[in-house]
Amino acid sequence: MEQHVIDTLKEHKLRTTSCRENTLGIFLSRDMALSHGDLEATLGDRFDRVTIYRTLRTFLDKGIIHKVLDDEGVRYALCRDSCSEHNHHHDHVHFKCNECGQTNCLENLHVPAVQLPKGYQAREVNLLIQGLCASCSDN
Amino acid sequence: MEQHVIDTLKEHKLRTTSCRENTLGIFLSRDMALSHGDLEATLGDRFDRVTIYRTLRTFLDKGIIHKVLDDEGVRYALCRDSCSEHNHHHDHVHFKCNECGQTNCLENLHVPAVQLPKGYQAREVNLLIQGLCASCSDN
DNA sequence: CTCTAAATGCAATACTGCTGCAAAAATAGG
DNA sequence: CCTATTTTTGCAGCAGTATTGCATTTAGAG
Repeated sequence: MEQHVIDTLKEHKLRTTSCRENTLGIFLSRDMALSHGDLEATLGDRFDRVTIYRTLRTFLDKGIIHKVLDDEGVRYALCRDSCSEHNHHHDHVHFKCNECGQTNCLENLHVPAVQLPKGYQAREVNLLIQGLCASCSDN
Repeated sequence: MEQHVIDTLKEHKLRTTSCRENTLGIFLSRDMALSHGDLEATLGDRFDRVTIYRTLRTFLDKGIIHKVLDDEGVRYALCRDSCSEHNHHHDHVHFKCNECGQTNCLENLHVPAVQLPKGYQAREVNLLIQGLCASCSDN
């Protein structure tokens, strides 16, 4: 497994185990939001379902991945930059294509500020846009 | 049960049944996003789980309620205005308080336009803001 | 190499959401 | 008001998702 993966695990003070290396490797290579089911389809013959669940929760806790919610359920995507256990960046834009079903994190977009009612304080913002992605709107 | 509830059901060409009256009444009185589990906790002794699921789906189809997604799962909230079976407004801002756990629909806010990458087409937009609500940020 | 704490696999369990079918209830028409 | 028709409900059962407890195995520190 790649050195980069091992380094990332070490940075977050996680033991480098086979399941974690593989899971992180898949996130890096697929570059889209993945569900537990997606991971199980790839890793299920080598690792227990429960281990994959626990790996995802560990990665969540450490800020390696973040949750992505659409109307079909929970997925997970890599946190590209500044996220860590105590310092998450609180601004995620996700796009789900209703045609191909892929959900992606739009990294370079930011959520415009919203004027909240008096007394409300925002800590985290998640914007989910559903529609057609570039490849699917060609057809 | 209140006349307003019955009228609402009739407007959407739904038979006025006990489960629908009660469910709609709860949405009106609680005025926050509710999960199936919330409803089951209140109605579960009088109506079957499945009936509650079907009631929710019927209300969804008719545009009486809409889905709300937060990090914990799916909830439902009343559509205040212009939604109907064929004319939904696709622009929802929801606020979840991390302190009291309540999720609310911020009716008068709209999602600011976002510049999507080339070729992307938006059909529906959901903005979830998490933080502290007015009552919880006082303390 | 050994020891210890962390991670894993397995079994069991709970929760969430759906389907098919028979019984019950709601409305339209007389 | 009564009946016929259509819709809705309850029940049983199923599938997918997610969690916990515990015994075993493994990673990494010394």
